[in-house]
Amino acid sequence: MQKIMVIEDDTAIQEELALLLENEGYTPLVVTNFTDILGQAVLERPDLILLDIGLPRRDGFSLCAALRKAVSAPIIFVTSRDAGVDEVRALSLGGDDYITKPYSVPVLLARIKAVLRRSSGEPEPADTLEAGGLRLSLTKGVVSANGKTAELTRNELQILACLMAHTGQIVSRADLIDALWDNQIYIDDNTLSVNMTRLRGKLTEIGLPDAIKTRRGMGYQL
Amino acid sequence: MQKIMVIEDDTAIQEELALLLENEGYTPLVVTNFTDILGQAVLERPDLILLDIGLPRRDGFSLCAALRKAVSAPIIFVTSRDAGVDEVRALSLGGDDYITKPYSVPVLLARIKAVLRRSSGEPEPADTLEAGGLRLSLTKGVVSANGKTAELTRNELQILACLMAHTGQIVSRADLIDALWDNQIYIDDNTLSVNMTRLRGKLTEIGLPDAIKTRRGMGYQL
DNA sequence: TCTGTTTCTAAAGATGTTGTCAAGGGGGAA
DNA sequence: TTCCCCCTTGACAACATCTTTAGAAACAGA
Repeated sequence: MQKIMVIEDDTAIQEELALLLENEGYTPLVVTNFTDILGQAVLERPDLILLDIGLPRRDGFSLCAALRKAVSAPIIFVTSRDAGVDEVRALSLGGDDYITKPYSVPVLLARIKAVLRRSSGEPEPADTLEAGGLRLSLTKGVVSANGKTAELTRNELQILACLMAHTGQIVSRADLIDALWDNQIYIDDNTLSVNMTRLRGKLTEIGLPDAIKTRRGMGYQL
Repeated sequence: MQKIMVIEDDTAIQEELALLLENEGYTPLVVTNFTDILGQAVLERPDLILLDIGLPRRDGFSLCAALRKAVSAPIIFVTSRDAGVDEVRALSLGGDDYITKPYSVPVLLARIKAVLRRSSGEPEPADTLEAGGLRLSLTKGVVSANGKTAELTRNELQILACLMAHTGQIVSRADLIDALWDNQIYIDDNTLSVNMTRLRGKLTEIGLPDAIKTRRGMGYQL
């Protein structure tokens, strides 16, 4: 059950929203004490915050900034149409969303659903490359394909990363050597071949025996 | 040639990045005067901005917001791993991307490429030649026509590239030999003929048997 | 220090590309 | 038509390039 924090000064709208959200299967969390919004937010750790920008006493924007720092929940801004929409949009660029009053109920619900899905969807591994049925996690040093995975050593990782960064294109041996041993000229050209063999071996283990093609005289290609 | 603006205070990294980007065919645009980043951005209209969040003097976040308003270029944030990754992610969700230091070069390049492709919208980079129903990808080393494709070897690729670069014109055998074996005088003239035959063979396979015309005593012509 | 892993060097083996050769084809000029 | 010369073509051998194996050296973790 996901908690949604409602920050809204009009009590009529408060209740309406609370009811609506509850009917939709969320747990509404209506803020009544506006002097310590932050504290409540930290305490309750809501999954989403519905923030009316036109609050009394406090500038909605600074509140927003503070909320962002305090909790990781996405924020949907509610604003009246005539307010500075551009600014709100700027604020909301962070994956959140905004909606102008008066809003229609289905739209609001759709927004909530979208934002929740986006944010709950796990953190999006920040450093993976994907290409041709291969997934390469650079931080973990692991390739996976067909459900199988294999651990790579440093060199193998670099080679594969380099190839995947230029998927489909021919990457010359020279480029690969540069990428691996930047400018160590006296590295035996053959060393690359050896590493290539090992990498291919691991790719074969996970079911992709011919993932890396060699283009004689030119280089390698995914 | 796409311009990439590099906003980074460490001069060592600056140079490294500049070199790297140049090698990849981009035009790096290193910012040295940090007091008027905005002005420079507006003036130069880069295609992409690489922004290190940990800048001196100015909060990276506010700078980002300002950049967003000033230019339409996508921004890739560079941040150290321990910084508030959540916030950066929030910032970058607007179609841009972020990357944590220390990053690997292939990853950075892949990100740049992805973001540029996404934002520019247009498809392939200019490493392809087209002429008379033929499409030749230099980086992939394949010709395609009528939906069929064929892989070329180094020599075949060179010949075809040379011809396509002068579509319709007559290219002398001497020119082709120069292009293939620069100044190796003692190459048998016949060798070119053989390679030509082989190239024609592959073109025939993809449905263009008479793509290359021979002009007796003068040379070849597409 | 020991142990296991990873990387490099060396050398032999495999393979595709390329150049050479030799045997035709077929324009084009007489 | 005839002949010559340029070009084409197929076969083949040579070569360069790549692969693979094995063992030594370097490295990292216990």
